[in-house]
Parts: sequence; structure tokens; C-alpha cells
Amino acid sequence: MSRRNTEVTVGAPQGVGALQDTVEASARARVEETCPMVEVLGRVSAKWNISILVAVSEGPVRFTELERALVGISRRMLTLNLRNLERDGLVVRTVYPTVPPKVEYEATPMARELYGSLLALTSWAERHREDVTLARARYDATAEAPSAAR
Amino acid sequence: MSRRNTEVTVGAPQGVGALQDTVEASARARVEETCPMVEVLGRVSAKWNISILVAVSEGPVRFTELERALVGISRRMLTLNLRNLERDGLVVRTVYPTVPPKVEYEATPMARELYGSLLALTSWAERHREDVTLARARYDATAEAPSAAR
DNA sequence: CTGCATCCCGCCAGATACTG
DNA sequence: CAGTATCTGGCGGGATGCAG
Repeated sequence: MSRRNTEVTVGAPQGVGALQDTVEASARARVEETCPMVEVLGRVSAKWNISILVAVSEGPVRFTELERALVGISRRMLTLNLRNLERDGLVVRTVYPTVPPKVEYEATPMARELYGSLLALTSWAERHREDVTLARARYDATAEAPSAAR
Repeated sequence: MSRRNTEVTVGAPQGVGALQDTVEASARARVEETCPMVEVLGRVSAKWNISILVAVSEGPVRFTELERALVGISRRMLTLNLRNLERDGLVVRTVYPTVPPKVEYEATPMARELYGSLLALTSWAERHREDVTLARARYDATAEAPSAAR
């Protein structure tokens, strides 16, 4: 995913590899730094991961509890996302070798640092979901609806 | 077909089953119905959208400036993402009918509410990208290479 | 400068079935 | 309960070329 191609005439093979060679240090350094962290951002900001992280940040949660909390997620996706989060050190997976298997997931300290921001995001999403829906409808209407459209 | 939107709809990180708006989205609509918030979350948290929103929240930005700021993004993706953000009412696109076309993008008030949280996310990503990389390497080492070394 | 169109590949994600 | 395996399809997204 970290491929880059900004029309640099460097002729870097589009294949993978090709590390960043252009260094633009300016007032927007924050944004420019995204390249290395886009990957991390992408992981955290994935559709379900935000909800998952919020859930596991509130204490140990069992697999089934998560499945119920995240309405609409498939078991496969839940498993996959949890694995990825675990791999990135954001979630700790604890297996209790009991008869009915019991597995608990919990956020690591590092992940808990995000709790506040994540909560802010979700609450924002709730507050503005109507506005967004309206804006979309309006946009679609003006872009495609008019008499001569298309 | 000369619609403004080519194919993407963003709103989806990567995959996420992207909520396609074009025409048929019934298959995925059910998820949004049960949990509308997830839908909005998905739109905002797409791979590049966080970085884009941060950038446009700092003032009017021209297309090329964004392209340079978001190291690694392709022109296509930038255009597509900007269109979607505009459609969702998060970004305002202003075209100046000058000879060399000039277009500026700016975040709407609604989008600016996210600035703080988004910045928190990106700064977190910067601060912990190494930890994440390390955790990942460690995980991969114990999970995929148990036979070698050690 | 800004943006659209097209080809194409790979990953994400859903559905379904099987296991400890 | 808690996954794993597999098939399939769609979207994300890169590369390239053309246009206003």
C-alpha cells in the first residue's frame, strides 16, 4: 500500500520498493509525514476497527460480546480485524483453556490513548450523520437530477 | 457516461464493502440501516480522508498543494476522495475560472469540528508508528517463523 | 492546472461449511 | 464458544493517456 508515485521523474520502478526520495520539509510537515504513518492510520481508521477499539478499551470483552456489539459485522471480519489489531500491538488476546473456549480481548495502553479521540469521532458521526446524508442527497440531486443531466 | 463520479465512493477505508451510492447499494444498505453511525464513520475514516481533512481544515488549499502534501496519493485517488468529501458536505470546492484553472478546497464547519480529533489521530500514528512496526515484526516472528533461529 | 476515462490487479469482505 | 478454510465478487487504487 505504501507505494508512491507522484510523477517523480526519478523513474523509480512502479513495482514495490521505491522508497521515498523526495523530502519536502515545510509548514505542512505533519501532513507530509503521512507516508510512513498512512499505514498505521489506515489500520486504526478502518471501518470496524474504530468501533472495535472503542469496545475493547472499555474492558476485557469476549468474542461473542463484540460480535453482538458491532451490529452488522461478519464473524470473519471480526476475527480478521482482531488479528490485525493484535498483530499491531493494539489489542491483547487472552485465551482461557476452559471447556467452552473463552477468549477475551483488551486494548493495550497504547491503544487506550486513542479512546478519547475515537469516542469523539463516533459521537461526531452520530451528531452529523443526518447532515451528511442530506448533503449527499443534495449533491446527487444537483449533479444528476436536473432535466438535462446526463 | 459522464457522471462526476467514476467508480469510487469512498467512505470506505479499503474494502469495507464501500457503500456505493451510484445506484444499487441495497445489498449493503442493511448494515447502514441497523447502524447508521458506522456508515458515517466509514466515510470519514478512509485511508486518505483523514489526512485530506486535516489539510483542508488549515485553510483553502489548491489541488496541487494537496497532491504534494499527501505523499504517496495518486491524482486519481485525490480527486475521487475530494469529490466524495465534497458530496458529503465536508469539503467545499471553489473553482476560479481563470486561465490556468485554479481550484481551492476548504473544510466546512462541520468538518472542522473533527480537526482536533483528526490531529490527535495523526499525531498518535506518528508517535506510535514505530511501536506498531515493532509489534508487527514481533508478532510475525513468533507466528510465522517458529522453526528458525532461537 | 485540474480532472476525467480506461485498463488492470489485488485485497477486502460476505456467505457458507467445517473443527476443536 | 471461537475460530478456520474456501470460493466468489466488488471496490480500492495504481498506471497511463487525454482534455478543458
